[in-house]
Amino acid sequence: MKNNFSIEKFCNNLLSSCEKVQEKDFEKNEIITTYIVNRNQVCIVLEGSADLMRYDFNGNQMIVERFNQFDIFGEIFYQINTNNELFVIAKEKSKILVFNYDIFEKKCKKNCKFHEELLLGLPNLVLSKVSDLNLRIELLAKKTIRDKLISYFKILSEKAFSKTFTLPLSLTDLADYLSVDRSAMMRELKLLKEDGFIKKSGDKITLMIM
Amino acid sequence: MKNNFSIEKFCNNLLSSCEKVQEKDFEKNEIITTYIVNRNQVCIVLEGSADLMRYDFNGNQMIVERFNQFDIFGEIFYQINTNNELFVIAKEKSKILVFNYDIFEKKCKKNCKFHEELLLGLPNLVLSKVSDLNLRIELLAKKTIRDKLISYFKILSEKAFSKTFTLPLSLTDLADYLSVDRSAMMRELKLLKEDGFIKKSGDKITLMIM
DNA sequence: AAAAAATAGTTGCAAATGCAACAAGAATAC
DNA sequence: GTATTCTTGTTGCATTTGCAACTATTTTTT
Repeated sequence: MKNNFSIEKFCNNLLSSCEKVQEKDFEKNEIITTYIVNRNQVCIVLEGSADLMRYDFNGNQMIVERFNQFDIFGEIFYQINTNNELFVIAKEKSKILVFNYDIFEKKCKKNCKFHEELLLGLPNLVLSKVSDLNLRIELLAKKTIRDKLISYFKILSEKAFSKTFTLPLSLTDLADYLSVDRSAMMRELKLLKEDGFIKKSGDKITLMIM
Repeated sequence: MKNNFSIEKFCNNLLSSCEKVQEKDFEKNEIITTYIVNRNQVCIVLEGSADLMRYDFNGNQMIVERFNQFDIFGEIFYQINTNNELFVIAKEKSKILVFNYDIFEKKCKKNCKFHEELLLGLPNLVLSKVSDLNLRIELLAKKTIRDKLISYFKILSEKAFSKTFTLPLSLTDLADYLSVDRSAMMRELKLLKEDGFIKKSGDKITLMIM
């Protein structure tokens, strides 16, 4: 992280109470929220993880986005008025911080310190979200599966300060993240190994180029 | 827009002066900024437009992102440490608002009203940026060119409250935005017309489905 | 401990796409 | 007003990809 801001520390400080902020627990597969325009709801994952799911007119469901610890989400970030139903489902037992975006405009009655900290810390949470989105766009924009994989591996390698790194996703999830067919991605991974671009054992990958 | 916040009004109010904020003019093809980690620079397009360009190791250049009026940008939104050179170039004569992200933490000496307004309005600017990014991800994640086009057209149609709408981009730019080959996209557009999904004359398109 | 679910790995084949290389018209620059 | 650049439009062909349909292995549930 560029600015010396700790999301973890920030979220831990949030546990004090403010009348405008709720902390809610969800069981696996419980619906956390639905994305309906004009509710201005903002959520932060304190513990667990969740998927933003779409159900389209044909009844097909797909994962639009995945939220892990300290990720921020809510329909306020997703002003895309398609007629599809969108909702967020807990992937596991999860703890979610929920508040309304009007928290920015209105002070709470108590004018509490927690409220103030939230306002100060939130921009950083959002910034790192923007960074993540830009990264994904960068990858999705690559024309071939090979380019997507290599670009992604380069970034993981640079984050780890090492040619060797651990995949943070299962291969199934990685294919979803890059929006490619899983079997086609497996094929490309095999070719990358055969061509000597990478070495792979389990979820450990070593980049053999640049 | 969901929350009744006017980006235009906000940006017009910014023209008053704050010691921490600069308003700069650029000629066409001038470099507005380079993306170097740890500078925490934030920019807002007041007039004109700009492209975020990447030059990779092979010397190839590509447009990563395009910024139009009231778009916000800066390396703070782009924490992707590849070794490529990234910079923002004015597409035309442009006026750009430039300030440092530490504006959030430090008050300016004068404690000026403008500074305060900036802090209040900025989150909204960033939110609409996040929405735009999510929209683009949504489109890029579609597997076929046909799906990308139809999804995009549906959104334009809903924005316009009409089956008929005007393309806000040239077809060349649209192909870039969707990250597909232009000629392949033209082919698909023709097929969509032939299959009766759309009608098109000039930059006016009519959606014939749902 | 057995059953069920999730993940990883593989392959053939048809369909979709990128690429290259054009031509024509529109817009812009000089 | 001519030249130049940009945008639209088109086509053949090779490559890439998605899809379907499997098997094997690992993990989770009961």
